[in-house]
Amino acid sequence: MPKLGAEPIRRAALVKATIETVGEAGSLEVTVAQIARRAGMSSALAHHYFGSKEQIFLAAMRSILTLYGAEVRGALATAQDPESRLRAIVAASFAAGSFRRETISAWLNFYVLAQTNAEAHRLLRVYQRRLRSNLRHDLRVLVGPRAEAVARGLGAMIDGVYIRAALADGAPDRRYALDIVTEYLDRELEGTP
Amino acid sequence: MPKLGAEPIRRAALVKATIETVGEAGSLEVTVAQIARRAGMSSALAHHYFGSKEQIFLAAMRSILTLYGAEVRGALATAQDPESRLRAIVAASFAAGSFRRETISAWLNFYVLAQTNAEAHRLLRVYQRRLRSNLRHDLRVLVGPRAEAVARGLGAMIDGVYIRAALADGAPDRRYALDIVTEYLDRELEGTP
DNA sequence: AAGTTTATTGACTCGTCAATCAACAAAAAG
DNA sequence: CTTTTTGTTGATTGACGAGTCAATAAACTT
Repeated sequence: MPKLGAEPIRRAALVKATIETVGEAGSLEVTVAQIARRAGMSSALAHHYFGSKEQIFLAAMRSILTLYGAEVRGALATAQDPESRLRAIVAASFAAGSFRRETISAWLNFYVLAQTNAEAHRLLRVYQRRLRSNLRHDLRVLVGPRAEAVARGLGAMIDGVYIRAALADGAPDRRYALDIVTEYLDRELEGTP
Repeated sequence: MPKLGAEPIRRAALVKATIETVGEAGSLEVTVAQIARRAGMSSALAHHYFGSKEQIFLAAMRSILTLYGAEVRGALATAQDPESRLRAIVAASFAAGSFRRETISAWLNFYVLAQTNAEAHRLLRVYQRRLRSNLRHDLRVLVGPRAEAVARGLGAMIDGVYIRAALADGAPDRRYALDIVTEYLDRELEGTP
């Protein structure tokens, strides 16, 4: 019973199901059939819309990065001064929308995918570059020549906290994660106007 | 032509080949046959000694963690005061023996494995706990009540730098990696006796 | 020398899964 | 109302890969 205009709905459902399935399995070794079933359709339809499993993964990854990007942009919208912008960026990394169990696990797996897949690699690079550029921009005002180093450190620490959260048992603790990074940031901003 | 006492040699060869194969492929989706071929034997023999692919991976992971542990212990041997001990631990994380392309990539993949596999999970937890305990021990003397937070931060940052190195193109840059973490450590130790 | 243990592999089984295809259905276009 | 477009799936194909097994052979034991 074909309702027209199904494509975007089906695609979105598949992307959502992919993140959930990969997140739950904690691995990219999930079958298209599993994903499709979770999204309420046959595996043939999944192939019909995405062409290949690889493309499904990439779409899911894009979705995660897009969500994250939106989260950052949203947080930056209300911040005025460099320091609150900086804190907003960091906080956005651990926002409720992104810092969920399946998303974190999927994120880690996409990191692995980026080792093999050129497009995944590219996407991750864009994310890293943008994050670092954002951080550096505000850090320059606050810590001058140290900006570059601190931006790198913050970026690395955020990633580190993420993958550690993937391994923690129980629901991921946003406050805890944020505290670790904030402690670092506080220390770096100490004694700065 | 069975030379007796082959078992430990074969096992070691398989472990080495596993790390190389996983590292090169950037994925756990490698076949036992690939690993075995690289180790110069048939896949049947690999199964004979390890029983399953899973066990091969776990042995490889143990090997990586053991090497890392040795590296830390070695570095600690010559350090006397808390600060140099601390720096030794951090430096050991990026020592030439561990901070190699395939090892880093394998490490990242084992991180993923730990999501699925209980034993891998356990191994990683032991590593994390020991690292944090080591760091905390020396940090207590230097930064007092801040020790816990800084230990967490350092641990997270080390992991973060690692996975980023897995994605960097070209040979992993030890100096660069170490600088990022050292900058953080310096800052935390600033103004401390 | 006969028997046992250790080393080793080619061939095979059995399951899984990505991808394709043929066919069917409903809506839209003409 | 017939043709085309869009949606949808069950069934099938073809490949691949983990794990098993039977067989072979060298060393070691008694």
